[in-house]
Amino acid sequence: MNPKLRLCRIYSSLDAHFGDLHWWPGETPFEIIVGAILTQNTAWRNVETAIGRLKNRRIMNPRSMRLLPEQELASIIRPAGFFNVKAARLKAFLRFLHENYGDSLERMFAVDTASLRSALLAVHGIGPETADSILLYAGGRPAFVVDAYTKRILSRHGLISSTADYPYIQRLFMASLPKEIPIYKQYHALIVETGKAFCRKTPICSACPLGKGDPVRVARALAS
DNA sequence: GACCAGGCACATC
DNA sequence: GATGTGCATGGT
Repeated sequence: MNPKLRLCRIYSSLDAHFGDLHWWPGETPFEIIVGAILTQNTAWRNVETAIGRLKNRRIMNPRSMRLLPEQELASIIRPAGFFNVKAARLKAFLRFLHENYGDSLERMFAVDTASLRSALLAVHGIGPETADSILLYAGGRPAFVVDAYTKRILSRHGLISSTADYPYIQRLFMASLPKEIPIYKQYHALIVETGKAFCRKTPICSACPLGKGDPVRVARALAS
């Protein structure tokens, strides 16, 4: 089966299994951006705690967070881990937003997708996955998000080599799928939920909706 | 107590 | 250009 068709079949299997996941969890675009930075290499559970602390202190908005000293911000987001690094990264984004768009996400998202992606990548602490998460889930732009689970699942299913890089994997998805925002959002969400439930470093492939009925794939996954 | 989690920047070779 | 390392909390 060709890779494009397999990617579409994988989507169908996972969508049937999990249903509509309504991603990203977050009430506002700003909260989504903050979550995207806080969840870097971190379990979402810990990010939720940190987000709750930011909301309780009424600083889940660009201006309040920008005016808060970095050390205080770091202590508030402590439960999310890497708190000193992440406080600096949040501050770098807030500085970018303030200096270029006067703290307005609306103005920031008025920029065309390619230019905005480049600008975000130039912000210290925003790499490809974080930039694409911001574009897709906060801005509603067609940017497919590739994460560690995406690489792991595709690699175990023989669709990519284990050394495939971010741009290659992103192009593979974007060339295979209809260019529809809801599909991009749902597909990445499905991959993350699959990863969390079935495709950790020690996979639980027997129950995975992608593993069922394919002993070759299951064997390969278990061996990896 | 070891292992892992929805990355990224930086150093080193 | 590839590979290794620091960053840190909290759940399993």
